[in-house]
Amino acid sequence: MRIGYVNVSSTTVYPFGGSAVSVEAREPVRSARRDATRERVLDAAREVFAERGVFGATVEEICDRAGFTRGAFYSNFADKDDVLEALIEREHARLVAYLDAHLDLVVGEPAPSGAGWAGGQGGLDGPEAAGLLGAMVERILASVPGDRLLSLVQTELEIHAIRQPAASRAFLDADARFRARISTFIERGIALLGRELTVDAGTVADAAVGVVERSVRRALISGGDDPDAMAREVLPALILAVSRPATAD
Amino acid sequence: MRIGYVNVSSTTVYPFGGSAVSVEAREPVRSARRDATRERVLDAAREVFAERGVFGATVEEICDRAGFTRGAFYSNFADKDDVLEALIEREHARLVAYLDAHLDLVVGEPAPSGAGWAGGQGGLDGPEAAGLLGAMVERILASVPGDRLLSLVQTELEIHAIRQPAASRAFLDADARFRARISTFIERGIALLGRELTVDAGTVADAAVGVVERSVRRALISGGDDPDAMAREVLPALILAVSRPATAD
DNA sequence: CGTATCCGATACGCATCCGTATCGTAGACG
DNA sequence: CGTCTACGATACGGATGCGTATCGGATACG
Repeated sequence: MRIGYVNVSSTTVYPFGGSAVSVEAREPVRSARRDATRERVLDAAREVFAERGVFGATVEEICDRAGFTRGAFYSNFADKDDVLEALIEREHARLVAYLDAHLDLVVGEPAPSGAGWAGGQGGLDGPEAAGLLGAMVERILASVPGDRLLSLVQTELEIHAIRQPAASRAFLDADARFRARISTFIERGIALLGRELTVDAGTVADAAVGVVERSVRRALISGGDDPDAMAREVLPALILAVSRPATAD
Repeated sequence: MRIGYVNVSSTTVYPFGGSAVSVEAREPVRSARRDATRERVLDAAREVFAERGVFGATVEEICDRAGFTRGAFYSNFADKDDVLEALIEREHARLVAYLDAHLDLVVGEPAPSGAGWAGGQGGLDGPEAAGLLGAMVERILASVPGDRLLSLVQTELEIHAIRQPAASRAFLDADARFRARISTFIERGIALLGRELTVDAGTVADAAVGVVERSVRRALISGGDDPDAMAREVLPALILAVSRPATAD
């Protein structure tokens, strides 16, 4: 097993041809060619994982899809878990970047009613707030990028993490960061409406993600055209229900 | 492949020793011994599926757990999918029976406040209704039987059904019936409070199940002691938020 | 108590997928 | 333009899990 890329801090020894090489040259072997290969394999892995599931995916199929043989694969990754880890890292980074960008959008733009988000000192209540929350939820859902099937993988990995906690550190870390993002997302959105949460933001985030995930699954099973239909209908009411007009604190 | 149990309507020919056998005697071969074996295998399958996942489970391990060899397995089931189907059938029947029994309980007993569920002609509102809903949710959650890990399998199968719809008819059928149960469950509970839903009951059921499932997963990952903590906190507010005092119709 | 049949155990071949070891070549570099 | 290394292709051995075919003991029945 020779992997020239990952685990710089491991015991892997890189073969250096030259005579004198400084110690800090022990950097990962980055060549443009290698980077391109890794990206293509990761792209293929994302597709195959989404279609077949993490367990059902084979290294062979990933390689076929990427246009490589297994030799290339094992030259770049240790095994299937290793690609999975790299993929989680990459996709998570992309998702967070996306969310951050769109959070700014949501926060920065005026409300659909044209009067700005926060309605006054006491905070919005009732149908008004529900409408604005609906618009916010709408924007967030619309902003989530990429293949809906990836949502399945997310759930699948969560289940896997329960069964094999040790083998899932990478996922659990990424998941914790993701959850933190969603939480602040919700808190800031709620604050913009002049309201405050009555339960922990993480709890709301968990519930919201659960609703969205199942919304996607339901739509995919029933052949519905809009994967977020259920979430769209329920989420605003849910978030409104676990918040109240902010007390002047 | 010789299976003397399932698929009575298939082309399987049963070996009858006697000379003259009436056509309607072509019933499944039920012996007490065979039934017991099937049950033991199903019990083992439930454990293994829950621990390893449907994909990760092997026929070998199921047999080991049941105290049989693979010979016994293939004498009773066609393959892994076949046990899975039988297991879904059995567990679903049990769950529905459980729910029905406890629905009667919830409906029949007086409210914790002692004044009966429905508060009056206009229906309950605000904190009152929330409190009663909390009690209802509490009872339902407490009544769901069995291993929490089975909730993972439920989710897993849902995902599998998306990827292999043809191979998942049994699950999809059971799931549709389950969803219908939950829906009437919610509708009746809401009606008892003198309220009515503002969205489709199936939608509420989907959202609720999504919340419960993720609640369980969150707790299992974080090592929380109460698998339903998140659901308990969020569900009453959610259901309240998608309902309103009933109009005198 | 003897016999026929049911049913689980044993043994086998097969397919799939994995990970490694080796090879050949394209591309970097002097 | 020649050399050498990086990197992907090829080839191999091995493990695992599946499904079938056959065997032998338990059980029901006369």
